[in-house]
Amino acid sequence: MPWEPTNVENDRLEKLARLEALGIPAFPNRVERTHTTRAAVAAYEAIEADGEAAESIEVIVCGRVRRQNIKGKVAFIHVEDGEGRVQLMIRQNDVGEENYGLVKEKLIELDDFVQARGVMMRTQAGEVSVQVFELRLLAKAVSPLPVIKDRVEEDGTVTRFGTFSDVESRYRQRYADLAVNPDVRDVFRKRAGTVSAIRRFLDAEGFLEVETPILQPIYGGAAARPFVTHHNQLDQDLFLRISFELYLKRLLVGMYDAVYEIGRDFRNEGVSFKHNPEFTQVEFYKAYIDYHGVMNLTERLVAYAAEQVTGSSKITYQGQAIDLTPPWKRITLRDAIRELSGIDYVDTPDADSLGAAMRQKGIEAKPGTTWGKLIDHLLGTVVEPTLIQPTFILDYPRDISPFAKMVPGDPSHVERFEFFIAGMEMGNAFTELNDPRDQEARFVEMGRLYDAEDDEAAPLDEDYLRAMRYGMPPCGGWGMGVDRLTMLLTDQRTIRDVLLYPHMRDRE
RNA sequence: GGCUCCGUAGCUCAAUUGGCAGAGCAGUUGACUCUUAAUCAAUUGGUUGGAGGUUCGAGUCCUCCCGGAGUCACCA
Repeated sequence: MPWEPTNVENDRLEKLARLEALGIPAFPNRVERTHTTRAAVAAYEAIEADGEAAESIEVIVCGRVRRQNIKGKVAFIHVEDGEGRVQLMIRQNDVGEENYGLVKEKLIELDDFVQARGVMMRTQAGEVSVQVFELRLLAKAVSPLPVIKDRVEEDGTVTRFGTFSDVESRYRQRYADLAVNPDVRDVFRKRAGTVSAIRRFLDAEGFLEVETPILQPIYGGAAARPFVTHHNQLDQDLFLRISFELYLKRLLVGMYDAVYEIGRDFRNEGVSFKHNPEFTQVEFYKAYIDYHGVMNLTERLVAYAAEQVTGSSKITYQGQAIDLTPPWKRITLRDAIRELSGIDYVDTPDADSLGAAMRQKGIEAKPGTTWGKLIDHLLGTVVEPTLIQPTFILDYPRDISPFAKMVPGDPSHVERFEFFIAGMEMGNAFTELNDPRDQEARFVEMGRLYDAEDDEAAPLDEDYLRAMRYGMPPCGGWGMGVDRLTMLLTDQRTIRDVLLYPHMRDRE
């Protein structure tokens, strides 16, 4: 849709024209900066006691005008850069009548970027400021940002007046959200901290970071519908990956002992407070450990990330105290369901009897659902919401876990765990299946189950079986939702608030 | 996709039973050389998300559409 300037924008366009008529470039090429706002304030405070010496700190600071208080012959302007703010004191005597006029007539105004040269000082009201001798416009803001005023209280806390809170506008125009909401900027700094903490931890544990295809001819490794695209020259349909699993595990055949990848997965499913069509996943595979070893890595990794990002492995999420310090609680899926629902699914070894038992307890069980999926439903509705403190749920039904090794001596369970924090599933792991005959049988079995549910089956990946036939070391594998961990560490209630650009329907 | 709720000025919000669309901030004009949500005076700004309908009269009621939120379903 073409842009129609609002009244306020027309005012600003007019000012832009007036500036250019005065020969003042509104978007100059050259910029100079000697100090960030924070560095300028720090430099002054460090030697303030020295009296005259302090008066001699010359600075050139740059930033966006965020507050203006313009009086007859003196103006106070706060400029903000990526690190903080500093006040400019601009006196007509210091900058000349003409230049002061630019400020007084608001040709340079709220939201514009400016460069100011001056010396550091403290105003009579006590605020460290730049006494400005030269003020330049660096970039004109044609559209005004939402108006928000801050009052700094005696104790240093900031009270805000005005908000930019409409979630739709905030997500669609994240740049404006970030520009006026420093706490939102902070969330995404912590997100970066979370990712780099994960990377540091795995690097230190001897993992090799790799990158595998996002465009895949055959998708797999999870149960989800894919996005489909097409390569024109090859005239070939390709799928955006739904997981990294199968490509990463092939690398253990290739004799890397431990690999991981951090990247984007794409699932063509519904969106919710914890689902986005594209989301960030970390997966690792490590030879010569089983899922017990993976649990050990999991709890150490998550506690480490929490310490790095929040300063402690004890966090607060949505008002609930959560202790991520290892070791975490471990309980089998069977015991968890039995304790919470009174149903021992081993007593009802088929879909019909389990479904009947569930309905008897008033739990929904749709006819035609497989036994494994009914158990998964029990997990999701009865168990998951209660798992506030970090918990490993172990040993899943075989028929919903096609890549996990069987529990020795137990034909119906596999060595798989999921871990939950704050009532949310954070990740999934197995003692990885490495017997190519068993793997092939599982693929075929999955195909049948999907056929039975009239669902789209993931195509059988022959090359993956070929790789496994060369011999795959025993290994543990693991995946975790990075967005969800970020939610936890930044205390955000919805995944959209940890995604810079959450998925939105196109606007006409 | 189902159900419920929401959409009013650049931002945040009002508007009684269906009865003249309003406020604060910002903007504009003026005053002010140490302000701190600066203050004081005056003032501009609206296709009430869109299209229909009911009515003497619709921001308000009805239908459809667009967008968002919540929830269920689907799904890790």
